[in-house]
This record gives sequence, C-alpha cells and structure tokens, in this order.
Amino acid sequence: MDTAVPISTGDKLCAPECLPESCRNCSVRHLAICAALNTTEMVELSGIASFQELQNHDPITSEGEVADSVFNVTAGAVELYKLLPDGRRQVTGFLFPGDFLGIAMNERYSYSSEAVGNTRLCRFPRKKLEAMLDRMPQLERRLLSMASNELIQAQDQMLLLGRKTAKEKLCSFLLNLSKRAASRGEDPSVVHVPMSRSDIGDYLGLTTETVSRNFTQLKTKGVIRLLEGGMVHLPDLERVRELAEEA
Amino acid sequence: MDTAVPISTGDKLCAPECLPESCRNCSVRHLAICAALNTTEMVELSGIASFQELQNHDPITSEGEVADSVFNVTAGAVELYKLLPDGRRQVTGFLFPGDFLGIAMNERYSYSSEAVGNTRLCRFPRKKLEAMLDRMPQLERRLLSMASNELIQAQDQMLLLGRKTAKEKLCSFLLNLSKRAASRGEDPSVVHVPMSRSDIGDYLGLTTETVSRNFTQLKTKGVIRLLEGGMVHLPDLERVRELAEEA
DNA sequence: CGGCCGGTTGACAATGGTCAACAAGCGTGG
DNA sequence: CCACGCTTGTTGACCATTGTCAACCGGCCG
Repeated sequence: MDTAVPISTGDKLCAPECLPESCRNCSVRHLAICAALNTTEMVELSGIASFQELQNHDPITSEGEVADSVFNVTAGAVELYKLLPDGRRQVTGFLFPGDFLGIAMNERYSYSSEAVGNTRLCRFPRKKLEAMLDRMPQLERRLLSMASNELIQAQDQMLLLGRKTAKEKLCSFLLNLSKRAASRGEDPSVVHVPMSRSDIGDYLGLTTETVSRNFTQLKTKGVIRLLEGGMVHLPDLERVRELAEEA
Repeated sequence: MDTAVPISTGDKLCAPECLPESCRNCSVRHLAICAALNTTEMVELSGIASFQELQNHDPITSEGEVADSVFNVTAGAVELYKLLPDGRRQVTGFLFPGDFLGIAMNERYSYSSEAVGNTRLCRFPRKKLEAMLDRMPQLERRLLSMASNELIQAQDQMLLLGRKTAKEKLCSFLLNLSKRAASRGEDPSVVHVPMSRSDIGDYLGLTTETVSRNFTQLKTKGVIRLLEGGMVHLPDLERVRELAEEA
C-alpha cells in the first residue's frame, strides 16, 4: 500500500525517476498493460495505482460483487473461478505475473478470484482507469488485444474441457505452463506448479483423485518428474505434446 | 454481393438515404457494431462492407487461415469450432443475428466456422476496419465491450463443460437460446433450434446419442415439447432453470 | 424405388467419479 | 520435544454416467 507520487501534467516526457519505486522495480513492466505507455503516461497511471501483498487463498474478487477495481499481477499467481449453487467449482483461469485481471466484466465481477501462494498485485480504480482510456487510445487498443488473446485461450480451454481425456487434459495443462514459462524467458522443461491438486482438478474438469492418479502414471512412464517445491521436470516436451494431442 | 455506394466525407451528418439498401433494411442495425455509429460513420462503414448469402454447412473461416475478413451475422446462424488432430470437434459458440465474428484472432483465425442453415453475413476487410478504428474510438470501445461479454459467456461455457451433467448442460443450452430470443424481443418460451444433434453434442461436450436421450427424457417429463421446424416449446422456464442448476 | 442422412433407441463397455483408508508434512500446544 | 490434529496427496475398491457400436425408423432427394 505504498503509492502517491505527484503527477506531472506537462507536455514533455517525464523522466523515469518520476515513477514510484514499485513501478521502477516492477519486473513485468514490459508485459503488463504498462507496456503500451510512455513514461509520462506511466507516471499518470502509477498515480492511480495501489499495491497489495496477498497470501495463499486471500480473496481478490467475488462473483456478483460490484466491480470497482481491476488488477495487474506482478508476482505469484491468481486463480479465477465460478461456483454452481451446490458448490461444484470451475476454475476458469490462472493468472501469472504480467497478466491483467478485469477485462471480462460488466458492472459486477462475473467470477471470484483468489491468490495462489504469496502474490503481489497492482490495483487500479476501474472508473479512473476507464477515464484514462479516453485519453490513451493505445491503452484501449492494448486491452482489446489482451481480450482477444484471452478469448483464444478460452476457446482452447473449451476444447480441452469438452473433448480431451484426463491424461490429455493434464499434459495440455503442463505444456501450457511450460509455454508460459518460456515466454517469460524461463526454462520450459522445468515448470512451477504452485496450485493444489484440487485447483488443477477444478481447472481441468476432473476430481483431485483423477489428477493425482494421472500424475502418478505420467511419473511412472517417465514423462514427468516431481521435484521439490511444486516444481515439475518435463524431460521430453515433444512427448508431452503428443500426449496432449496438440498439433 | 451488392454493395458500393459513394462515401460522403463532408462534416455534416449524412442522411439515412445515403446508406445502401442492405443496411437500411438491416434488422440488426441497433444490435451490431453499427449501433455505435452515427449515420455518417455508418455510410463509411457500409462502403467497405460486402454481403453474403450462405447455406447450411457453407464454410466461413478455417482455423489457421490468414484472417483478412471479419463479419456481422444478419440472418440465420453460424457455428464456431475447433478440431483435434484425430477429428474430435468442439463447437465453441453459436452466433445469431447481430453477433460479430472476428474479435478473437491474431494474424490467423483461431477457429473454423460455418453457416447453420440459410444465413446472411455482412463482411468487412479486416485491415480497412482496423484503420477505421483509429478514427472512431467509440467503435473500438464497442468492440472491447463485445469482447468482454464474449469472455463472460466463455467462462459460463467452461463451467458448463467442466462441471455440469448431461441434463444440466442441455437445459442450460435451451435456457440460453431462450434468453437470446427474449433479448431479440421474441417469445422466450418457444426457441428455434436450427442446429443438428451432433452440433449440439459438440457444443456441450456430449455425443449425439446422449443429447438425443436427454431430449427424450425432458420430453417425457413434460419439460419440453418438440414442435415442427426445429422449434422447441418450454412451457415452464423456471423448471428448466432449476434443471440447468442456474441461480 | 432406393439410398442416404439425421434422429432415436438398446445393449454393453469404459472412463472417470465416489467413498474410504492411509501416508506425509506442518503448525500448535501441552 | 513430542503428540496431536489438520490438510494435502496418494491409492484401492467399487460404481455410475456417458461413450461405443449397432440396429432401426422416417423423410428427402435423386
């Protein structure tokens, strides 16, 4: 919750020093919505931002609640989910550093969300951010492009949920984590899996037992190795891709 | 394929007469992206549009193809789908009059699509439409809002695919058609189901047999009545809502 | 008339769910 | 310091929902 820096309204570009420390140190500046902005605009954006540290299971949004904030994930992970009246749960997505929470919404949040492990967020009051959109068309363009990417991902997930077997689902999931790791410049053959078996099950439309059994089978066949601290080693990504039934 | 009308570039608003006939007669003008525009802008938009008549199963886009057109559905219906290498298919959505095809894409289409029954489309060259976005921020805003709504729908569909039973899926589907009919000002208790059992199955993550059996069961229990011409009567929407397990 | 397509129904199989027991890790408090 | 209980993950036995395979029906079109 450290913020507040005077906003420059001059015409010249601000120097990077005008940015609050949290932004200057931010490791996802080149990924997040911020990437669409020049320094002056970023100073303005940082002026409406506040920062939050969360722990595992800390709630962020609640389905049906009035949506007055949107967020950038800067560290850790976030899960989005929806519930049926009887308690069945579907995780609709995991967010990692650089991802944006709050594209899909009307007046109210259409999903609940919570932190997965220790997580840091950058929070924006929605009204103020929307006001900035009028003056920063490139920000709006960026949001549209992010929404488009999210839709493509959502369609892939529908294919997975509707048509893949348990083993294919799990391999697709691991492959997806691997691709995301690669896009962040990390080693794609060692993925961090910070979420629980039941989170994974609720994401893939399976029970924890089925997830666990399939992890064991993949382990036995040598497709994966479970390491310390929720790390998973994928020695043969091509093999995982075949098992995921992806082109 | 009838189009081509001179584009007015003056500052004053164009009279509605400047619009091509296809637009003036268009029944979804107030729903489609066009709703965001004034008459002058609509004249410009209509200048880049062309019109297409399609029959059942006529292809519109193909997954992986370079995406150089986007579309508005003006009559009939369209289905979007993705395939696995071995031929399993997932329908990711149905589009009805007023819906827009082409928000979710990068350089290439991320899904295939085809007409369901006799269908009319309004086609825009993507490059030209994108160029117009720069001059019409309210159009961009409208696309962002449509993308947001599509994402919310996609999340609902993930909940359905991952966590609902066959009967709940089918009732949710019928209820959804009913809601859409209502939003078009039609009777919500009689829905038009133009797609085949196998289309429905591929949309709900079921086989045609399971869809058929569940239709029969709902019919036997008096929840639905199958009428002529793919119409379905839902005498008690509240009952359908309960069976769909929706709040 | 005949063949094809879409839809329905039946018999059976299999994938994944349910219920239960158990093991391992961890924090708390006696 | 260890015992206890709680949570998470794993495994087993059994079951049920849904898928598979096949037959059949009716309508439509050549």
